[in-house]
Amino acid sequence: MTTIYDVAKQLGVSTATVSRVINGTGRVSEETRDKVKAIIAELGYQPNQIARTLTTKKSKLIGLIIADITNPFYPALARGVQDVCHSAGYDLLLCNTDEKASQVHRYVFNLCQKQVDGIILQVFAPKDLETIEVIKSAGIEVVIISYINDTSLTAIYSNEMEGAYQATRHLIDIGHQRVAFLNGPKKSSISVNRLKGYKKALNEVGIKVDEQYILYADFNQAGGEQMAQDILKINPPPTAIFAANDLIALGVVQYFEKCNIRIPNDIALVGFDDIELAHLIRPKLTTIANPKYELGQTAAQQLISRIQDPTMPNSHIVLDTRLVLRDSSLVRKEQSL
Amino acid sequence: MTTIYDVAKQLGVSTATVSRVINGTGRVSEETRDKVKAIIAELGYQPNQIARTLTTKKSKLIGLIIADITNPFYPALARGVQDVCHSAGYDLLLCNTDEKASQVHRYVFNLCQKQVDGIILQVFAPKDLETIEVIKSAGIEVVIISYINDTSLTAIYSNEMEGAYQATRHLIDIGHQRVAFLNGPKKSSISVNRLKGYKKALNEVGIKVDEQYILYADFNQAGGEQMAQDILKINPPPTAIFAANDLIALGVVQYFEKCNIRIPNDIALVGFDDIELAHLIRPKLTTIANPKYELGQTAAQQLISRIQDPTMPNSHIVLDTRLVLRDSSLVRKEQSL
DNA sequence: CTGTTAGCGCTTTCAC
DNA sequence: GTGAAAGCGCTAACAG
Repeated sequence: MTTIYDVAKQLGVSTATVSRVINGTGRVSEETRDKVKAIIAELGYQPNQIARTLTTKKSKLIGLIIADITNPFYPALARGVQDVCHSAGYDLLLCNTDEKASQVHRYVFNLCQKQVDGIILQVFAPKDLETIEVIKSAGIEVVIISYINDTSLTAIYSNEMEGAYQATRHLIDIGHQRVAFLNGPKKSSISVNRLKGYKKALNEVGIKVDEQYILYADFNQAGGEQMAQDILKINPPPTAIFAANDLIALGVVQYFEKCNIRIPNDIALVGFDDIELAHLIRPKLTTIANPKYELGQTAAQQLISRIQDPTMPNSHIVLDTRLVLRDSSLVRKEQSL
Repeated sequence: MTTIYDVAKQLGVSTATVSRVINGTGRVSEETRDKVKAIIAELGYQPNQIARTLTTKKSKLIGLIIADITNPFYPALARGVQDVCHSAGYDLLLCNTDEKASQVHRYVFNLCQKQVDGIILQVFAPKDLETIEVIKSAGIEVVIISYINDTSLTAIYSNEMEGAYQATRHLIDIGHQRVAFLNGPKKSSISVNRLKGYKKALNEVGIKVDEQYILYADFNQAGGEQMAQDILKINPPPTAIFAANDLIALGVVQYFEKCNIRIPNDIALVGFDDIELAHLIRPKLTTIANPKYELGQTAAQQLISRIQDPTMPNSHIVLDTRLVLRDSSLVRKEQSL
């Protein structure tokens, strides 16, 4: 491996001079600068980032801790993070936790040892907040990508409540009175916020919230199938379903297909997230667009700003959702239910 | 930040002793060992991996260079890599190149500076091979996840040719004589190998290869739509289509839907990769299962083995594909075409 | 404008 | 079984 010492020796200058031209710091005569550059090119010398990090305390590394890159929600988010990081000269360490607190801990620990400059953390459980202390006390910047009730932290999230409101309100507006809500896990903060939006819409138009119509399961296809099955047992059954995410909606679609229940004719359906498959399944899914890529981008921007200026005030940035009308929710006109 | 020196001082021992207990190297009396461990826990000391790397030359970092995590093929692969890496104590640096040679170069350079222990590289263009030299001369291990005609490198890939053969042969077996092949970019090695399998199947049963039926475009939905449109202009049109990947097949499905061409009744369709959406779109897509997760796993295993023992002989590992029968290719019995 | 020097935090001979 | 000390490759005062 060729070191800074090699190029210095080759030219009879000091390593300090070479370091200066590499970093563009301090004054170096144009002449020496050119010579140094030439030798660097000739030797194919690349500065050792590790050594650099040891002295400067800047690793140019950012950790991204998410649930599972295999979940269709995350690739776009990760890409948003990556694009911003990369153009700012940072590299991305990817960590999949499967929402396990123990994994979150482990990764956080690991990233701290690796001296990352910052961490973008998706928090799932209140327990994850402890790890935030670990991060902060290691002097590492952190940005949360989940709703969090703590203004001493920078957090980026989409307007879950508003999105859920839009979805529910849409179903009501097209004539539905009995709207079920197939939610994610009860303790998830995402579930909590989406539930709020659902209730808000119902309250607004004076429909009483019927707890029978609110089910909980995992945020995936299996959860959706399970709840689809269960909701049919309620009497009277709902005429519309708001699924807390597209994967749950997908499960509903798959289960109803088996039962020959037609969407939207028999039951209307709205999802949440607008992942790729929402417009690929049949019927095309009406859903709430969740700005995944922008979430990643914004989180990365905030984090990098904080790395560059740690005194920056913390902020919460809320990104807007949007109703995307497709075929799974047909307009019912003047129809008695 | 608390350093190894702090814990040494706290106990009145030398840093060497502390280092020994952390790494489990050399002899340390059980008594000191316990005391050291206690102090470490008390101080919440974490070894600085950067400093460690500088002395040991082992960063415990692995770079993964792929086209685009947003392409549904990659998340599973990345997960396979990540799972193996993580359980072996390595962290993953994710790089998206969008198949641009310049990006490949840039990332390789970057990863070398960051002193990664190894790189898993997807090569697209022959030009990318130059970067392999850069990696090797930096003393970094590399494993390729693409077919490559060079036994001096370790490469992992699926049996593209066999998969394409299975797909084409299946279409022929169910009664089709005019099978079109909607391929990816002409110069891509994936395209080349899938084309070989297509031709092999045709040749085997004595069907003449008709170049009219072979089209090229990008490996995505837009490419599929374009080629679907073009293939319809051929006279006589094919009775079956083999799409070089599922995204192309998806484009075909979408375009045919617009034209009211029924799959498989009017034209049968087989894809390649078996990404998630293959069984979600309608008709469900018959396709070739490509072991994405295993590809990632195997690549990571090989890479880590090589990192641990660089003298290990290079090998090419070929993973099998498998035909997955679904609805887009219906069996035609004893039918004249 | 350029060189000298002291670390950054850790591992690793080499002594004792 | 333990410590002293060198050094990994680089940057950043501090001199000159």
